[in-house]
Amino acid sequence: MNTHSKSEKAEAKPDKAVRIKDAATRVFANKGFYNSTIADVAKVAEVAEGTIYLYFKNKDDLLISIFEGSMDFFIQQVTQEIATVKNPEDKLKKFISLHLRLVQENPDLAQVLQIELRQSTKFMKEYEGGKFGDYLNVVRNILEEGREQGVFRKDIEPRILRRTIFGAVDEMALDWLLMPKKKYTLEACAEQLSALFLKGIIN
Amino acid sequence: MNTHSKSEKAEAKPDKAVRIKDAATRVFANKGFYNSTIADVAKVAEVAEGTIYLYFKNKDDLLISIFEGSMDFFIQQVTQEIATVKNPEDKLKKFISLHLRLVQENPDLAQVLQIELRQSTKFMKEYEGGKFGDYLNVVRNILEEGREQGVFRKDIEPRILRRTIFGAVDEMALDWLLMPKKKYTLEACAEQLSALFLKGIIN
Amino acid sequence: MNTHSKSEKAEAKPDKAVRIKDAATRVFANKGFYNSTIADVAKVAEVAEGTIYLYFKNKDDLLISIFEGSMDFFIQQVTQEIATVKNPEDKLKKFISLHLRLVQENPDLAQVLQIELRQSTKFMKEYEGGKFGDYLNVVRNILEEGREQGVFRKDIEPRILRRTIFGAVDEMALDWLLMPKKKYTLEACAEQLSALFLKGIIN
Amino acid sequence: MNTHSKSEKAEAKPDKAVRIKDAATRVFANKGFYNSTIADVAKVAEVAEGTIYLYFKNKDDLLISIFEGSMDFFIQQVTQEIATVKNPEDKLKKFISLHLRLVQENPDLAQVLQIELRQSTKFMKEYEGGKFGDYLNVVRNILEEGREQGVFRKDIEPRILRRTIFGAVDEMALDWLLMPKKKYTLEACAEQLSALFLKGIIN
DNA sequence: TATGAATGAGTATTCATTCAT
DNA sequence: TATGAATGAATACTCATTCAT
Repeated sequence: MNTHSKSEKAEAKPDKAVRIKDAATRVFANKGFYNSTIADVAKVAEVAEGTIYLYFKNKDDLLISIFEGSMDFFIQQVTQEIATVKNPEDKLKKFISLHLRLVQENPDLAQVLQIELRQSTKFMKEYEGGKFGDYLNVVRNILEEGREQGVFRKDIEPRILRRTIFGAVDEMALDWLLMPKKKYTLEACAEQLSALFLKGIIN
Repeated sequence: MNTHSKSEKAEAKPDKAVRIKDAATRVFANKGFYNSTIADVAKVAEVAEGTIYLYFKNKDDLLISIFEGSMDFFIQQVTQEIATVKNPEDKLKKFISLHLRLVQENPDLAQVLQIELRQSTKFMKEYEGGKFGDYLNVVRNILEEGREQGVFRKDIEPRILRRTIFGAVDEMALDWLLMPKKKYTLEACAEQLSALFLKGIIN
Repeated sequence: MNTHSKSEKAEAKPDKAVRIKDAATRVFANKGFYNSTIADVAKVAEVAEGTIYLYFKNKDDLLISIFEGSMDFFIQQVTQEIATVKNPEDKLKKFISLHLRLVQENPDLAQVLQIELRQSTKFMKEYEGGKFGDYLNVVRNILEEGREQGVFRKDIEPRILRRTIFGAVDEMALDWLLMPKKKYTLEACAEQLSALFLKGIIN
Repeated sequence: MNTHSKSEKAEAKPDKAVRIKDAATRVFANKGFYNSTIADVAKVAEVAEGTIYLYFKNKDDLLISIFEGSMDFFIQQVTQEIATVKNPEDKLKKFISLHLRLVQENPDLAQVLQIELRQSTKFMKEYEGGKFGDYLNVVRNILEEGREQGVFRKDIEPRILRRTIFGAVDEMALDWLLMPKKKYTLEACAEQLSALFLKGIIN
């Protein structure tokens, strides 16, 4: 998530907008969007409150920007990774393990996306057809591909199940994330899920 | 306000607390918890704002009460219904279709439970082990029963998948709920999900 | 201005809206509308800040309410007083002396009306045809009456001069009001103005 | 920004301070002093926000500078013009028509002077004895001259009426200025006013 | 001089909660 | 119990002003 992972100190400061978004992600994940104040975000980002308004129209816009930026990132990562394998089963496996890994590596972000974004039906309605829909369609495409190739059952409706599968994966990831004492690894989860869905889907 | 002063306490109009919870459910579902005011709830419940505080400690408590009350109801419904069938496959089918039906019949409530409640990490953490965990365990019990009876695969971890399956079902329900133009019936969803999971799980 | 001039202590508190308007008038006159805070007004009115919003939509509305209320009062006073005399010359005299007296007796109010209201062209445009226009028309009516009766010159345009005369009177009043050391009485002013205008107008 | 680096200081484009004042006049007239931002002014003046602070101490100082500069200009114009005629009646006529013309030719400036400047009691108090007083004294001098020469009535107090006459003229000008559809010309106003005051004043 | 990004103090407004009736 | 007027803490957002370049 941190684009400034290289240790070039002097040039460091990643771009103020990014710094603010990172800070906001952390703050929102910890306290929830509505319980976070702009002052909180500013403090963590080490900027003045007013500075935030130079980069984002308002508090909502900040949340939306986080969403859109990370969705772009997620979609790009997933699309790219999935392209490395051929058959739909492996693609689905890849998707599952990658999504879990992304959640694991960006826990705050994942939490914000999962929890905070849903709270506003408005957001959901607006973005269902947007970036979020794009991400869901990654799953849908895999399902359709599998169906066309005859490896997935014909009676599976990609349009219906795309979100179900995404939801199952994401829900599991979050469950794991919020679990205070990890009782199993995310890798184990990935296997369980893959096993479940593939067996459920394959002809 | 009460001109008929006789002490018919347990009268026709449902308990005021219930009226308030129903109103709150409707309001929270429409505008979101944080965008709803106590005044909004009071207006819909046709009580004075202060009255709400006679029945609930504060706004958060109102949300929690909705949650707990409905979870009790859901658990009771599901448990009872599931008891009518014997084998685990049918139980899972029942759970899936029943949960979807409950969502369909209580859309506002479902939305509040799914969306509004999650926005607070606190709630999630606190209630994972409470009523919500109880509901999740209905799924877990079905899974374990199936495993023990040898109808479900041994390599399926009930503890891991209980929330996944719940999540998949609930996510789908919400997806359907928020969909402006229903493109398919919830019954179709139930079948898809049952097909998917049973095939995925059964030996 | 104070409606609670009677000394009935217990019943005193005039009506909270009035108390707030009175306080606002004082505060706005002292510090100017834009340099006054709602907190200032609340403190002077001895109410909580939030209380102000129970009676007025917002800060602007408070200013407008002051304006409308006092215009009603002014118009009523002037109309009533003027009706007591017959010929237009006396009416004009009455108007002049009465307006000066009203300013003298309600200095804060006069200042707010004169200074604060003008600052917003919007207000002026909106109210030219409203309460303020009504007040101006008191002058216009006197002028027209005089013309019709042949006592005022025909070449005097009531529509043009109504505001001029009002302006002259009001400007003088304010000049006197803001003068730290009164060098002459308002009565002297009234006489000067009457002399000037009557001589200027009469046939 | 300046690519032609030769030191042509006093170049074509009017002094930057003037540009800023002109821009501010326009902006203040349109939106009001308190509703205008330095950013607004900077944009219209086509300078950076910071630049304004190289020429003016702060926002108030900008307003005051506009006031003082234009008062100097007004006084100079009026004084000069009035000197061209001899008798006090003509001088008063000249003053009236000239002031109206100045308003007509500098509507934004007139509005700022009349409306915006007054909103602050401070300004009024401070400037009564300053440039504004000087302008008022032009009227007073005419009145006194006329009295001394025996053409104006003795019972007219120049000190009292100077502002009244100024106020009447200015008020009328503003009335005309803010009138959306001009129903009469300013020349007509000038005649009405001259007629009124001269008849009112002359022996 | 000129810039405009950054600052952070300042404020209108909202709303959960209380309490006198 | 029930009311709803009153409270005042809390906060998003603005904007005059500064300052590193």
